[in-house]
Order: sequence, then C-alpha cells, then structure tokens
Amino acid sequence: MTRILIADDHAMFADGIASILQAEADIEVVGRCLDGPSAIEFLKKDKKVDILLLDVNLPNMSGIDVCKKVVEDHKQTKVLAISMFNEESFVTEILNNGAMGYILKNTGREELLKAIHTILGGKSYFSKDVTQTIMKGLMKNRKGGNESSKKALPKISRREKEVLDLIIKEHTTQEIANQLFISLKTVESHRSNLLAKLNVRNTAGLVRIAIENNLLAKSN
Amino acid sequence: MTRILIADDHAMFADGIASILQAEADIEVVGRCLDGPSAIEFLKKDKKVDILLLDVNLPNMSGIDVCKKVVEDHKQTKVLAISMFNEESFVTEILNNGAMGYILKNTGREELLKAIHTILGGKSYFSKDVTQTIMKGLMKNRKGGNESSKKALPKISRREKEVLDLIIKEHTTQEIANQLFISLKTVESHRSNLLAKLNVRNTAGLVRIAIENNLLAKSN
DNA sequence: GGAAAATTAGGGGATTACCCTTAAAGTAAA
DNA sequence: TTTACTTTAAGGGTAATCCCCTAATTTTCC
Repeated sequence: MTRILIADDHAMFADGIASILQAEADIEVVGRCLDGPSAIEFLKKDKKVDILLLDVNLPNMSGIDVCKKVVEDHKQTKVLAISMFNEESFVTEILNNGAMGYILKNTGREELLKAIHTILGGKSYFSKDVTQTIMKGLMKNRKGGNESSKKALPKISRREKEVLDLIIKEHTTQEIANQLFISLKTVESHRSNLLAKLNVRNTAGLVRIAIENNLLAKSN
Repeated sequence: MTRILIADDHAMFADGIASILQAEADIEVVGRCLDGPSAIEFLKKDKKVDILLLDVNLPNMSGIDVCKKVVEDHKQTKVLAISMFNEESFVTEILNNGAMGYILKNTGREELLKAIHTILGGKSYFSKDVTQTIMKGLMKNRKGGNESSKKALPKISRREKEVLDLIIKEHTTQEIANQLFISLKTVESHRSNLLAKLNVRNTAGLVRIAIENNLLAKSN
C-alpha cells in the first residue's frame, strides 16, 4: 500500500486529487495539508509516508523550502512537485532541492498515476511540457554562453590558463611556480594579467569567472 | 534555398542523408566531408552554409572541437549534431559548445527535416530519446547533490553564508565587516570556520565549493 | 533549562596575494 | 619584417589572507 500525503492550499484541488487516488486499490491518502509547516508537522508524526504531493506555490512557506526539509529529514518520503506554472525557475529550483518529479495541475488521472508509480520505482518523472521547458532553458544558457550576449571574455593564453587551473585547485603562487618550473614572479605576472583580462579584483573573482565560463580542463 | 554541409566519416550514411535532403525542393547539399578539418576548410571557402550536419564522433578531430570552431568563426552556420550514441556526455558537451540540436542516427526522414527547419527558425531541436537522456542526467546530478553520494557538506550557518556570499562577490574581509556592521576579526573568524568546515585551503576553494554546491543566494 | 552551536571579538604573527614598473626573449601573424 | 602577443623575470612595497589562540554573549534545539 502506497501512503500519500497531499500538500496544497487549494482545498478543492487537494480533494480532487484525493478522490482520484482513493479510487486506486494500492494507494492510501493519509492526509491533506493546506500549507508547508503543517506538512512538515505531519511527516514528523507519520514516518511512513511514501510520497508527498507538494504544491510548489504554498502560503507561509514555499514549496521549495518544504521540499528541502523533507528531503533532508525524511529520506523515506519522496517528493512529487505539482504546480499551476510551467516556469523554468520553479522547476529547476525544486529539482535542485530534491524533488523526484514535477507535473502540472492540468495533468490527467492517468498521468498522475503514472508519475506516482514511476517515482515509487525510484525513477524521476516530468510532464512532457515541463521537459520541454527545461530543455529550452538549457539551450538559452548555452546560447548566451557561446555566441551573442556574453561579454566575450578576452583570450586567455595557454600559460595563463594553466596558472588559472592551478589557482582553482587551491594552489598558492609558490606551488604553481614549482609545478610549472618557473619563477614565483612569473606566476605573479600571469595572475595580474588574469585579474586585468577578466576584470576582477582577486582570487575569488578569478575562480568565479573560470567556473562560470568553464575555462577549466578543456581542449583548447 | 537552405544550404547544408554534411560532415560524417561513414560515407554511406552521408550519402543516405544527402539523397533524402536532395529530394527536398528548398534544400541544397553543398558538400560532404569525411572528417573535421576538411569541414572547417570547406566553411572557410564557402561562407554561405546555413546548417552543418555534424557527426559527434569524427576521426582526427572530434565533433566537439569542430563545433566549437564553427560556432566561433562562422556564426551564420548553425550546427545540428548527429550521433549513433544517445550518451549524456556527448549531448551536453556539444550543446555546451554551441550546437543548436542533437538527433540520433536512427531518426527518420520526417524528423530530420523537422529538426532542420526548427533550427533554421532559430530554435533548438532534440530527439525525444535525447531529451529523456538529458533529463535523467539532470536528475542524477540533483540526487547526488541532495541525498546520498556527495560528502554532505557540513551545515553552513546563516552568518557564514552571508560572509561566503560576499567573498564570492570579490569583497575583502574589511569590506565585508563594514557591510555587515561587524568587526574585521569577526569576519576572519567566519572565514576560518568556513575553510575548516568546507575543508579547503583558501579563498579559491571557498568559491569553488560554494559555486559547485550553489550555496549562494538561496532561501535558507 | 541546560548543552551545543552560532556570533561576536581580540592579539599577534606568518604567509600570501596584489600593485606598479620595467624589460628581455620567444612566437605568431600581417 | 615589423608588429603584437606571450612568456619569462625582477624589485619594492602594500594590502589581504591565513593561522593559532582565547573568550564572552546570544541563539537554538532537545
């Protein structure tokens, strides 16, 4: 028997889902919560909830935060996010916080059940529309990163890249000098040039830019 | 008229695609290359290629590197990656390097044409299977990041997170102290604790860990 | 209500990073 | 072949980080 908890502030919607699920022989709806804190409370008392059907947009405490807490404190409970909105930010945020799936509220009965069973099986599930949204967002980042928008960061020379790579790996200037068999002063030069070229103030900026533009360990 | 260049080391496959495309009234196959360097050469001479159908796994020079070069030097040419393999690493790599789409070699005529027209329209296109692969990979990262595998980085307190956030933004310890209205020495304490907690040697490590685990600007 | 953790703060010292300038030798492209 | 960039290196100085220690107050959690 699969035990399911529903967390949604729209009572009617929660009821609708509950009635769909109650009709299934192998599913039991163990509770309905209208906000985040009460869902957390419920899980503290009932440790055997298999799936939390969680609305992403909840009052008091956002679904994101609820999801985070549930994933941390109740590893036996899997989170299936439900939302009115097919927004990339919502999807990525809650996935980043441990949700196993994301479906939209216009999802039909069959798909809801399919999502639940998929997640129970340890796999993840997303509505078709959600998948498309994610892929689009993924591409936007890529495009921004490769052709137009980005400030087209100036060319970093081969040696500078080697130095940068070692900086990111937490090596000091002296260590870098030893590893590359060059003088401490030379490495300092490269560092200065990197700071100027990448237009940052210090090591923190270097690491940030390098990671953001994945300048590290690439064929170049 | 859409001008297409095919780059694939399997001559028979390249011929097959060519014959499919030639049958289309609005498409002209302007060339077939058997490896990366020759494709690059071709594009240097013919500046009006609209789409490069690029095999990800090419001899001599990998499709990834070819794609990178094409996106950099021939912005009018869009890259549609083709591959035998529905491998996450291939897909993400070539997308990271500016490809506009990724289809598998078992793709039928209709889907190939659909992909081409979609890309011509400035949008991205992926085979269904490819999309699923990406989503799976995306989830693996998330899961690894939230429950099991990862070294479950120790809890960073609210104040430490604030300090870390400002470090990443390239502020010095003194500046951070001023902004948070606390002593320089206090910020130094937080810094030391962060270094110890995250098990890194210096600022570079802090920034790297923070970005990798996106500890920044989160509700917490 | 008491233990644990977080936040605050200091002294003092060692190491490292950053800044400015200069400059020679090697490399690649126009 | 000249120009531009890269790589190398140095002197001399300032600023910032890192390290070790201690310790009081406050907050948080069981």
